Amino acid sequence: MKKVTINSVASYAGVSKKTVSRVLNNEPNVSDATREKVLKVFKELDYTPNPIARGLAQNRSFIIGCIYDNPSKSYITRVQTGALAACQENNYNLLIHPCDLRGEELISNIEQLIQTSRLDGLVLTPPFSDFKLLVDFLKTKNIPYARVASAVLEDESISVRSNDEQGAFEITEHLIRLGHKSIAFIKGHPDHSATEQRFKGYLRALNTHGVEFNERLVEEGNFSYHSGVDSARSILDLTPRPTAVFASNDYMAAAVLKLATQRQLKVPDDISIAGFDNAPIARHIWPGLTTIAQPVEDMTKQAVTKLIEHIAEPQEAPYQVTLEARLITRESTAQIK
Amino acid sequence: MKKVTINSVASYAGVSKKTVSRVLNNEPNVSDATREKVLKVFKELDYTPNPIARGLAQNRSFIIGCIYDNPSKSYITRVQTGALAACQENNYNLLIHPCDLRGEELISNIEQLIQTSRLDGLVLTPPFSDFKLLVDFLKTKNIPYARVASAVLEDESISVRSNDEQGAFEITEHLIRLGHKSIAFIKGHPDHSATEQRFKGYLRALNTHGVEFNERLVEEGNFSYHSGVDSARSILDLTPRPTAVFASNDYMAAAVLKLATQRQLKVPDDISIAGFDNAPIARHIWPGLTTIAQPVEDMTKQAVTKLIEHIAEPQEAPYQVTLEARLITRESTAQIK
DNA sequence: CGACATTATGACACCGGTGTCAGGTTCGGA
DNA sequence: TCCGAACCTGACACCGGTGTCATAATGTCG
Repeated sequence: MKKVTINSVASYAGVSKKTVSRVLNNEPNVSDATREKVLKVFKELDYTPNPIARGLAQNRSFIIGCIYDNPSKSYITRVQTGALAACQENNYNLLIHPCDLRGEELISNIEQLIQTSRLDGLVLTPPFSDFKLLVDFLKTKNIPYARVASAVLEDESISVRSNDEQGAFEITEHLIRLGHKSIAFIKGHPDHSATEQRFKGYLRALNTHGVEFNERLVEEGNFSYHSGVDSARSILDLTPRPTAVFASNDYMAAAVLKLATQRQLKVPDDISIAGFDNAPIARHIWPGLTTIAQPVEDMTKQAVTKLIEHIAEPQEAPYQVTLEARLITRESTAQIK
Repeated sequence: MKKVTINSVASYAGVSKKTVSRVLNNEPNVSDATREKVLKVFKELDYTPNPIARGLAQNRSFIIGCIYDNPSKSYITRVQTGALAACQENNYNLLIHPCDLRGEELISNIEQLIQTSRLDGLVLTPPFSDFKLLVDFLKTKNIPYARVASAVLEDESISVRSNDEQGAFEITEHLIRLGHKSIAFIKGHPDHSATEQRFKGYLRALNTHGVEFNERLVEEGNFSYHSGVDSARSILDLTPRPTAVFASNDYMAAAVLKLATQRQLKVPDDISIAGFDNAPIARHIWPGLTTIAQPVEDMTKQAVTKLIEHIAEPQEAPYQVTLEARLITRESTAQIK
């Protein structure tokens, strides 16, 4: 397998390598005849430009980094799927980088990542999307970035989110319409901006429908299955027991379901349970969880696409989009008896 | 932020850039004094070598590709974790590439991936690990690769696996010791070599303990939750109903559990259920699934580490390792009544 | 038809490293 | 003390592309 370089193409086609380069990049000022000729040679020799050489010349790596610190494998996978789709369309590579939000070294860790891998841009996924320290750092260093599923909208960056507050509102409303008036709520991880948004949606729904808010029905979770177990215990021990539980994500909701089942409670007859995210587990357990589906792949793909555009030609205008979330009703919620 | 290149370091340290390069690569034939001097300048200027330039000069990309076509997000994530660990230790990047085993274009898709991204090597994860067509292609093209969790051991490549057959043996034996004699089995995806291995382990356990094999107790699944539901239906409809079900992975086991619960069967009192893989769902449902834990991260990390070593200096000797799997007993299996 | 603008093309340096090789220095042994 | 071997070091080409600029070819308009 002999190597085919721009030089071989050039000499084979009888033009200079600069001209080949022009054809490669769809630059103007190449006559149609020449362009045709070079394109034909591309095919004949099965030429693929070397992205490394191109990167060196243009001082780019064609690599986008994606950082995350998220316990949900399915969420991560969905993020990756969306990001990969955008990268492949634009001949970029995706470098995944799990890391620890709480780590002492986070910023320097990220800095090193960018330095050593020469990233062209960074995608921030929750909980980094709203991590001010990091965002400010990137801004200072002038490193292009896009934020996925952030809650706090700023003015100057690329950000694609879904409407968590509205989703939480709808699912709470769904429970209220089923006759529930005592709806427990399990909060998510305090570092995630979604946590606050979902809580807000819950409150707004109560408010809108004139259901009294009861502080004792709110538990602090952290999105992990384990925290869901703890919260579930507190909630199921309450007297009177709430007739419904809305957990801020499906893992915690699954934990509530598990504990309830262990205690011989029938779901949804004795208690309704709702989650958030539409993780695979939501339909892998019985009864299936009523939950909120977010367009994670879409969000990420849009964010990365815009990021790459921005890298190609920096744009002043911010790009801020909010996609809608969707209520999915399954068997875990039912009319109160 | 001024750019620090090898040239700045060289002139600042008063040596040639070749000498700087020598220090960078820990080459011999540099006096201690010079080495010290250069290393000090590295620190002072905060120099990071440009991997792209290095790649161009050495005709390498320092990128390892990882291909997969696997429905289990948690498995993929674990593979990534292991692969990333190995890459980071060796200053490599990991390029993830989900793709379709059955796709018409698979081979040319992979070829293009390698061409365009200039991969230095490829990690094959199930079901690609034993996909002869692809392995042969890589061998022909002389592209370094490592196989994770393959069943068919060959002589000439890097391969790290875990003992699926033994794991299946142990979990079946566990059921037999609990008094079960009618143990249904759900097979995995026919393209995965693990499918056959797990079935073999099941058979060997029956055989060893003198339990008669009954063909009617075996269902064809494909590792997906959905296929588990179908198989579960057939199994639960049998008369007499088996007293235990061993599904080839946890998703299918969860499906059996779901269907059994829907039918008012008590698990494990009425029927025991066992899975394989120790996926998160195994402990997120109630009752928790008895299953087999494999060292996925370890396997992958070892495979990638060896692959990178092999790329640095091609070795004749193959590297074949089998790690042990571990039985984890949870609440879904119990003594027969 | 001549002056000038526009388009097409190539020569050459450059991106930031590494490989090759030649020349100078130091060291060990006779 | 002299000589060859081993050790250091730097000059320079090279990896495979892109950017700059000069120049040649073509087109436009008065």
